[in-house]
Amino acid sequence: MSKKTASEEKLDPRVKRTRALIEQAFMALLAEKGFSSITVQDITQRAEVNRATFYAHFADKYALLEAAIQHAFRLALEKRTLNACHFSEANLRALVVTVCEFISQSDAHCKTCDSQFETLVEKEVRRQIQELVELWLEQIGSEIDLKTAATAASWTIYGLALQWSREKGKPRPKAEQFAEQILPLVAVYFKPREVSKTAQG
Amino acid sequence: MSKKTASEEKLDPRVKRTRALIEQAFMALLAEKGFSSITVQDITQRAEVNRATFYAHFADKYALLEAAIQHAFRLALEKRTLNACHFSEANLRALVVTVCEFISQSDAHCKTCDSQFETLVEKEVRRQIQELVELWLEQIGSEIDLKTAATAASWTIYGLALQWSREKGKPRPKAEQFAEQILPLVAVYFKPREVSKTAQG
DNA sequence: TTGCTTATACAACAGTTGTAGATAATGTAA
DNA sequence: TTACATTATCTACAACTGTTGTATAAGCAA
Repeated sequence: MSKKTASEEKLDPRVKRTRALIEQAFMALLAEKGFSSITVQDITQRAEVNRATFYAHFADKYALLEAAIQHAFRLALEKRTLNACHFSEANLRALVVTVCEFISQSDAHCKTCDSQFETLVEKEVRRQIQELVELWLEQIGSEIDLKTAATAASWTIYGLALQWSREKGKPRPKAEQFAEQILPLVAVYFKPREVSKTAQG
Repeated sequence: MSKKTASEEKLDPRVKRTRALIEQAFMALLAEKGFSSITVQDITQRAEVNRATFYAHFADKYALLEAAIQHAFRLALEKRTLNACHFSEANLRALVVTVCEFISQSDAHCKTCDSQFETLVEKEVRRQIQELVELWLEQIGSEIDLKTAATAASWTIYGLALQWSREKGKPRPKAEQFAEQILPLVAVYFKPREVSKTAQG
């Protein structure tokens, strides 16, 4: 328990402070206006940090958003103890629910979700989904090529979750119900080596 | 036959000229350097067009890229007569091949494919895949919810094609072979209402 | 042709960006 | 404490952005 996450390793307290200030200011701004209309100036001004200092920590505002999303989604996974666990149908359901809720919370938290914002969310979240799915598949050994299965599964999960989060007309089902519905579409990729015919349907 | 594509409708010849100049200059620049290091100045300078004129046609360089990709991928689809056609396994294979080749040509054509570039390619190409898949599914009537099937199919196709285009280590199979391999993973979404067992393999 | 409309060129503007160099403040270890 | 290393601040800079107003040129219709 002595070693925290890599991102929490012993750091100069000034660095921790500065980053925290920047991230806080950034989050606050996201709640007020769209990502593309947020400038580095806005951020550093609200964070009460010099603008040059910002660039000592992040290449640009896109890097900041990426880091923020990475951190936030990791937390979302940990909330359901999906960080480093084994595969099970329950965990797969939990993963889908996590992604659904993360996307809709992102939308809710941000005043104007521009496409740049959504795009970066997608990229980072899908990356983490794939990472986890690969881990699962390594453990159970997949019927088809591992990389292929992981790719197909992660893209399908993210795509469907995104579609769910955008259903406006009809009142959409709860995330749990939705996960249950699409489970058969995703579970295909987690069949271990034994061929079990089509007796399951 | 009198009506051309919407994008080719009778337009002021000055507009057509200007847009063509801009797009040409842009393509030439893409072959030389990465998208993010291309400035609007670069483009207008090479196109011999005033910078203010650029903004009369595109909101920013991202809008230009989006338009260019949209145009290019539409052409790629037309090349295999996949624009407005019915569903068949052969067409599905052709679609996968088209996507594979489009992605790898994008990579080849561009000096440095930054993530912004790849991201915009992904967004636009996937959108068009989904559009086509929805058309197909409307015709044959899908087993599961149409939107859901179209989403899952389009995301899976793009994800797998992208993965294929990035295989570096081992010499990757031809696009046609690859399409054949992954066909069963995608064809699932195109089963019409009748359940035909697994007698087809 | 004439007259009207629309597109482009040009120049100037305030605001943002990313970087660099010098200085001050802070953390750390002896 | 002192001495050293790291970090943050401050200032200035050239470049790019997106917009505006005006003048010129090109298209088009009578």
